[in-house]
Amino acid sequence: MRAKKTETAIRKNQIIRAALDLIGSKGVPSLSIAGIAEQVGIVPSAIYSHFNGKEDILDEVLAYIKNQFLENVSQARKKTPKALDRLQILLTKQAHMLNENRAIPYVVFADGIYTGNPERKAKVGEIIMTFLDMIQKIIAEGKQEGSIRDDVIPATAAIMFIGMIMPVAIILTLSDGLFDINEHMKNVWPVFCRCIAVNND
Amino acid sequence: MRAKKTETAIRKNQIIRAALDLIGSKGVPSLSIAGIAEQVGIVPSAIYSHFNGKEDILDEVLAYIKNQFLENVSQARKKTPKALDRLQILLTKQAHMLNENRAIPYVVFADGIYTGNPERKAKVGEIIMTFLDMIQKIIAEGKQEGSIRDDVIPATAAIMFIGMIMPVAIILTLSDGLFDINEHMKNVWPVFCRCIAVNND
DNA sequence: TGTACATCAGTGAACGCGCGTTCACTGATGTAC
DNA sequence: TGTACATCAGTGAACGCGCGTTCACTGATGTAC
Repeated sequence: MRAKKTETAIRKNQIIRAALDLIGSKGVPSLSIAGIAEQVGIVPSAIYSHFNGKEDILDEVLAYIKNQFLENVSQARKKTPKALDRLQILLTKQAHMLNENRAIPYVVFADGIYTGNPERKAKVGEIIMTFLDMIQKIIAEGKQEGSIRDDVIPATAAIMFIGMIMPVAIILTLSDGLFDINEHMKNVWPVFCRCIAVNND
Repeated sequence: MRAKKTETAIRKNQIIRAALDLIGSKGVPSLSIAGIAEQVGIVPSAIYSHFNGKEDILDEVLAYIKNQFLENVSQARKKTPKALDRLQILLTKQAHMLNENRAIPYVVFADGIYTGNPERKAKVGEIIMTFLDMIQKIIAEGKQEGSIRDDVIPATAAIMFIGMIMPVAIILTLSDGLFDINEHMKNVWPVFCRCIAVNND
């Protein structure tokens, strides 16, 4: 049966979503043009009416995820002016994002998406570094604000912050989603807070 | 030129080492039988005199890394009876291991090694879970010992501990080894300690 | 209102490449007599 | 000491499969007149 002719803007979205779905369930290496096409309901070669090729699709998948990261940070900033609250909101948002979109750890922490493509590897690196940078900035602001200890090194604390999220992403992936990420986030936050917050016992 | 005939025990080691080298420099997906053979100095088909196939090699690579992890824990335990010291030693050992062996993040945190192989995925999961478990045990002992706070949840703290290592592994990989891992470890440790140690200011 | 044409996403067959794997054969080394 | 044979890692050609990509063609939809 012939698929209904659909405009490129819509198909592109469908293709990216299908790619994210497939990556989320089986990982980047098993992502194939044929698989995407099947999920979208068209024939593999029809993909080429919308993308130049697989690399092109992977680039857009990456861009999509980058966008999600940036969006989370800017929303956290908007919601409150306090550094510690911003961090907690960001943590919650990232956790939520991992729950919704299982493709993310595969794309960001795995090599499948960039092996043999140094340019894309640089792009993944840039995403992480930008994210780290934004967290550092919030922490530095917290120090000025007086809510975060003077002796905290922003770069170190930012990596620790990511350290609350990253292992959980991997464990979630390896346990096929059985791990309760929200529960863990509830537990780590006060501990992390104790590391960096000014003592207010 | 014909390669010198070499007994299987030695060749097996050479092949595993070559695989680790190649994974460390280019990632799991670009690991090929041909690449391994070239590095060892034999012809691709000669690999089959020593292994049943690629899957077989990957299994042994994984076993090797699992062994490294367990070794680090048991050495840390041997060196000192104090929980906090054990954790610090373990942290240092893990950092050192990452510096020496760049293949590890690719194997443990990436999907390349287990996609399309649920059995191996379970094996990777088991390695992480076992490691987590051992850290939990040290932390629980620290609570009994009185050096770690009563309100610390071992499972949560163990994930945080891994959180000191994992992001660094990824950053190291993405920055092509430019990140100073030892420097970071020096900085995080006191912060982590403040989270979990009984207050002795 | 109806007809002719342009547009462009979709189709299916075919191609080519990389790569893991097989297999008959080679030849160096060690052992038995 | 020398000869015949067994062993087994190494060789090279060939195979087959998966998969991304190409390309001539199709056919539904929209537009111009």
